[in-house]
Amino acid sequence: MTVSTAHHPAGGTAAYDPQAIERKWQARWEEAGTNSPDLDHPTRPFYQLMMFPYPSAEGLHIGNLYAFTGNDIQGRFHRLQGHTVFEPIGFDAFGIHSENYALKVGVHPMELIPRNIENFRRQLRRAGLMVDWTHQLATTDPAYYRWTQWIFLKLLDRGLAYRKRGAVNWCPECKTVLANEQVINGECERHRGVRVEQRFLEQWFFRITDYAERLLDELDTMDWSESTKALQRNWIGRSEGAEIEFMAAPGDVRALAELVRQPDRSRRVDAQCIPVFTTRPDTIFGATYLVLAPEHPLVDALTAPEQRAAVNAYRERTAKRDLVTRKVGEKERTGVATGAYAINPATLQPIPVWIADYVLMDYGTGAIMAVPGHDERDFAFARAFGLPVVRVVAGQGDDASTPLDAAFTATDQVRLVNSAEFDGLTVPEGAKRITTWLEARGAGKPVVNYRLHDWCISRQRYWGPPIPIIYCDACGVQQVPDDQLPVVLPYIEDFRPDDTGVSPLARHEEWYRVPCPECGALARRETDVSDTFLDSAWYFLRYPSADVDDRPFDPARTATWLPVDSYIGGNEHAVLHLLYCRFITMVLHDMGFITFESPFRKFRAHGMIIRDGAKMSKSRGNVVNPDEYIERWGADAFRMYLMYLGPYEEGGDFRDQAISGTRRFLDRLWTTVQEMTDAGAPDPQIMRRLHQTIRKVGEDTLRLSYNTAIAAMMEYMNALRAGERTPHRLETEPLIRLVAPYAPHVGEELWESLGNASTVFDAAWPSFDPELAREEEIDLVVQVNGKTRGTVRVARDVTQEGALAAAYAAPGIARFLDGEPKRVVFVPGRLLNIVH
RNA sequence: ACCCGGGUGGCGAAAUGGUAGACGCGGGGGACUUAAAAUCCCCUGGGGGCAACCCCAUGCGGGUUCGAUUCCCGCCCCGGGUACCA
Repeated sequence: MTVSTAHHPAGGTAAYDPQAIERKWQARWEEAGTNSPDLDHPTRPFYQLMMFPYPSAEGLHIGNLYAFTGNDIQGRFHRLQGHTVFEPIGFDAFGIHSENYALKVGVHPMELIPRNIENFRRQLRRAGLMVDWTHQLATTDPAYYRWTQWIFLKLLDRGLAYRKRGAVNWCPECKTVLANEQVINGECERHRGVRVEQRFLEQWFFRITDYAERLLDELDTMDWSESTKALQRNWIGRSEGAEIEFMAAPGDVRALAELVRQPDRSRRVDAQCIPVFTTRPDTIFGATYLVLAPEHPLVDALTAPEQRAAVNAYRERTAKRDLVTRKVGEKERTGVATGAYAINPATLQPIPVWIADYVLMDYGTGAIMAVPGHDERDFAFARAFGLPVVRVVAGQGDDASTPLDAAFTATDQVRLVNSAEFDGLTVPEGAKRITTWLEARGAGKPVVNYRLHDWCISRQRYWGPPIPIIYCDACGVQQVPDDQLPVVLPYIEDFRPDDTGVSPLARHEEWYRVPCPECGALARRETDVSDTFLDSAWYFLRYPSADVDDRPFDPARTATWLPVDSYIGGNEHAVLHLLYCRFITMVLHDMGFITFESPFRKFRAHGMIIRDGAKMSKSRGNVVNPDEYIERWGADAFRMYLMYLGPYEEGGDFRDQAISGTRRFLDRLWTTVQEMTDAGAPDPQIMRRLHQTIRKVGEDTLRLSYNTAIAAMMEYMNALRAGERTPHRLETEPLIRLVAPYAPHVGEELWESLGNASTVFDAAWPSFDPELAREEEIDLVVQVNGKTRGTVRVARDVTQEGALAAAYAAPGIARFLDGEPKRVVFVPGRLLNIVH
């Protein structure tokens, strides 16, 4: 019996029409609330989080869709596995991206953003995501940023937010301060080619460096992509070494040398203590000069009168240079002697103190001990200025007197020389013993240094949540009281930033003039807004409580749904967003607001998608517009193709033609379900393949190997359609549920056509029966001297003897066999190798 | 320079110690058709042979192993990240 008309709800043998069924199911899901789980009564809750997009005017990018589809498959798959799945989405709508676009087209962001969000929603619906639209959020919503402001105040309470005047990165194009993370090679990440300048502004910072060690250590136990963890490790940049103190004074230092040798508190010498950080305390006997960053606070005090003019000129010159050329420009060595000398605490010899721009104020202590013999930069500097080079490390074949014509930086299979009692030690031993020795003399201590800087969250822009602070002349820095939150961002016409270094809000006295919450006197609001990355550092906490007004996250909801079970996103957020999420989560944990320290149980980074071998970009004109493809091929075929074009965690190359492959597969599935029969019995061989396929698709989907899962389904389809037979219902029906996470509309439609009333995603994932999947006979590979010569058909559990007999009986193999084998390698169920 | 990835047919890729190239795209041939599209079937890494078959082949050079795309050592190239970090 052919059951096509009975099975197809439209009646007859209608062809697969993606547009019609996709519309139908998208509407049905919304009417029925299919994708809105009961958050208060879940069974086996599973929180699938995708990185919320910023709603650009261009609409959904293919990269967004690639990310979301991979998330959605994971969410839908878990639902089929019996979990209650929460898959929310929102909009990261504050920030410079949106604001700059608003400036460009001359539309106010308060009008533009809602429009963009509407367009995104439309596109997201078309993509067939299992998104719970009843818990969406937008960071621009006062009901959301009220709590962003609340988090700022909590950090302030905790002593983790502070104000500091300091050198900051200023993008002349954005006209705002950038975090170090937003500076790429000294250029603005949004304005490549625009050099970031150094400016001095009063800014709010978060003390993320207090958490550097915990943030680093926790990585070892986290189930995250290794690539992401490596990026974070690099970014945190832990270095072990020592801080060593050098006593220094301008001019003659013989008295100082005496003092260092014989500490005597009764004698007064006008000296300064310069701490330096080094990862190579073992080389201290080779430290022949010191270098301070030109901005170092001790430079003034140390400069000798005769060097004052030269030092000032150099400092001015450096200050004028932007951080770009300073950091990544020509590595030309420049510097000026201060005229001061310091005492090397190991050799007790005076060494000159220089300033040079190759030493950076914002790393370590802003001062280094230069060891030209064993550091390339120091060597180049010593060469340029005729400073002495001393060898204190010798490799094999060298001794203490072997001359150095370049810095010798090897640390393996070397020993210390010219280092008094430490001669002959290895580098690690020497470092340890010299540090202890210095420590005993009060001149040093072991230190761990981090590259991570505190997080500057101030932005001199309009389009962000105002920082909830009021400055009062009498009372100082005041928090905006809780009952006055949110501090609503006012609608202002002139939101264009200017060059003054203050936010456009600072032009609106009617807004910033407020009474002091403490004394009631006229005071002034903070006019800077906070960094977008603060908005996104806690959004995952908000989703389950998006319908709760009086608190940022409901305790019961949070206990049920968090931490996030699965988070999938791009590695472009490895060091900003993902690190800040971890930091904020740790702080909220430490303050007792939540019970977990780590926000995401599992994070996986997906790869990048390129097109025809090149990066997609507007300037190349090779950007894929998802709408066109969905229109032409259907969302299901498009989703499947995106997942099929390469390993999900590596990304892939998008080529237009290849979509036809996944579309053809869905067409074949469609007709197969229409043609399948209940008559007779299923084919045992096909059923064996089916169970193998169920296992593979389940395993591959779980480990994000979507491309091979799809290939397995295609293989099964090929087996099912081979020959003249009509596929049996029992051979076909489970395939619908395997396909459903990938092609949800087709999955629903075919599932309904079988007479099912409820969504396929509430059906169970087909069970895999290992007994049914097991092959009784296998093709055992036979090699002779390691070369494959054929296969023999044998029982699955054949013995070595049985396999050998079969091999000798097979003429194609036996002709390579010559006499008694020297050795036989038998891998049961796999292969037989006969070695002569 | 350092830290991650990666290098396999015409193309996207599969196989993480056991028949290299599954699956898909493209290409070639055939069936159906008045024709085209769609669909279905066969072929498709290179070389040799009438053929059964044989040889070569996973960036390059070594090594381990009965057996290496897979593991080890040394290079080359491409992508991403960081970059005067002491």
